[in-house]
Amino acid sequence: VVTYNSLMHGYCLQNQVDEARTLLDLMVKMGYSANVTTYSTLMNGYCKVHRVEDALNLYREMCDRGLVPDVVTYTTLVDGFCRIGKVEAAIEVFSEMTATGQSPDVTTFAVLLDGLCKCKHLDKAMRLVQDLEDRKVTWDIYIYNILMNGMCISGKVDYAMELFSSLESKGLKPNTVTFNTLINGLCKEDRRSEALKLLGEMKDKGCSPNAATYDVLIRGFLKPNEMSKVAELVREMSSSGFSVD
RNA sequence: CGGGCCCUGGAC
Repeated sequence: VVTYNSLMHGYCLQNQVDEARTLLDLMVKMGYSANVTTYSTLMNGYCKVHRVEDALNLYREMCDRGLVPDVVTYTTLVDGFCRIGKVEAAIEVFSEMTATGQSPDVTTFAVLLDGLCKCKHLDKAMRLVQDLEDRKVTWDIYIYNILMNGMCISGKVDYAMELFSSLESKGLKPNTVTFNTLINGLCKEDRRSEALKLLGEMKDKGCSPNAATYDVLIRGFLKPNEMSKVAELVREMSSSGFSVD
């Protein structure tokens, strides 16, 4: 079963969820029984490509076969609904999971927060943060990144910068995504010089810029046609080993 | 053996 699950995971990573699904039928024919991981893997494969209906069908199928969905299964579904913008449905799944006595973990909160943030429901996201605190779930850098991104999306870049400043005091290190998120937020607001300052800061802190970092900055400087800066960034990007296309 | 964050493309 573990072998089949790993194979399915591999297919899903290559966006070949239908092939992965075929393996489910095959393993049953071979007399193996799928477990919760099997179903969660496939459901995630479907959710990633926005085929949440198919994921739901698998969810029903696994329940029919007497399998009990766990926190990963529920989190996968919450994520799926968020990805297609159905945050209300995601919240329902979240409630259903707590109703069945499963505790949402930091990842469950992260996906739901991300869904709320991306729909610009920053207020609701903040209420969920309160819930997260009440449950004594410890924050990780993903939670911070998601909230900072949500603030930027909702036009509150300064709040995001404030949250960023509070990271060290919480004992958390910003990562590349943290900086990218803020640089993106600043560039979207045409605050390019501050964005450049963050690029410097990330390097100083030993946090390597990646292709997304340069992508965001280059787009930012292309907008006002600051071509010398664009050229400089492009040079830096390719000398760092990233392809410039 | 399975779940979460940034940019661009895909896929839908």
